[in-house]
Amino acid sequence: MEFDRGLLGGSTILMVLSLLHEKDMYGYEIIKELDSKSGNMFQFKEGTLYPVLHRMENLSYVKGYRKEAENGKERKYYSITAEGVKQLEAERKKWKSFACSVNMVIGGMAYGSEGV
Amino acid sequence: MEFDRGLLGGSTILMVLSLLHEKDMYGYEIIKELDSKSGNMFQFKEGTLYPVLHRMENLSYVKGYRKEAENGKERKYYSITAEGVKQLEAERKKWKSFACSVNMVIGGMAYGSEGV
DNA sequence: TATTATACATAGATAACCGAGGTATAAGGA
DNA sequence: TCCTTATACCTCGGTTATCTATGTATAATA
Repeated sequence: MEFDRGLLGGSTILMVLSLLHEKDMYGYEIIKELDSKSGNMFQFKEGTLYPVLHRMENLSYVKGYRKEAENGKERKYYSITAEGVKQLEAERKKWKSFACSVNMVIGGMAYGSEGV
Repeated sequence: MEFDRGLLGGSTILMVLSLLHEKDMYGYEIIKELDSKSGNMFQFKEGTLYPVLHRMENLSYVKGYRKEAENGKERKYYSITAEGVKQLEAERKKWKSFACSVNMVIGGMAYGSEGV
């Protein structure tokens, strides 16, 4: 991770939900996807992501299921739930509102205000 | 605080440095200023801000000094140091880069890319 | 053969923020 | 007068998030 631990906080679930909203994915795949989609900015450690996925499953945002891959190896896929979709929308709003507020304080442009 | 603890992480020092770059301020004043500048989004608790100021002083980003107010009460003002100004620039870049990366992952616009 | 990539998982350390509490003064209303 | 609110500083303990390190196992590659 290139950023301080701090900055990540709170945006992790938003990003994972975003990815799972597009298609079902397994843990390792999510890590790679976050890496590439962020322009190599977010290199999540496994020790970070797996506990997050378990937490999200406990919260009923996602549901995990085992599926065999072509190579015969079993992977644990996650799919977003209706609850998770609702949460995704809430987190997206929260993120926009947060980013907008930070920018107001530090004197950046009022990005995000259109969605708040 | 309206946001999850998580989201704040890492942006606190950036925002405080931003305010102190404009003028010297004391703790309580910073809390009020963050509140008003953010459109009442950031209501920092004293239990959050004071330790942050102490940490920043330890890191030599700011320097505290006591000054008497008109009413005779003594306040602890903080002024940003040269080190702090450098840090401010670094944190500003980091924030833009971070916000941009999150938006790329969640499919928002590429805000911040111009400054990265 | 050794290393790297894939793929899952947990335990302990570290750090950040918050809630709650403490101290003290001053102003304003009941 | 008393009580509440605002100002103004501070610390302790709890919760939570992330990282490091470690463990397991297989397959591909050097």
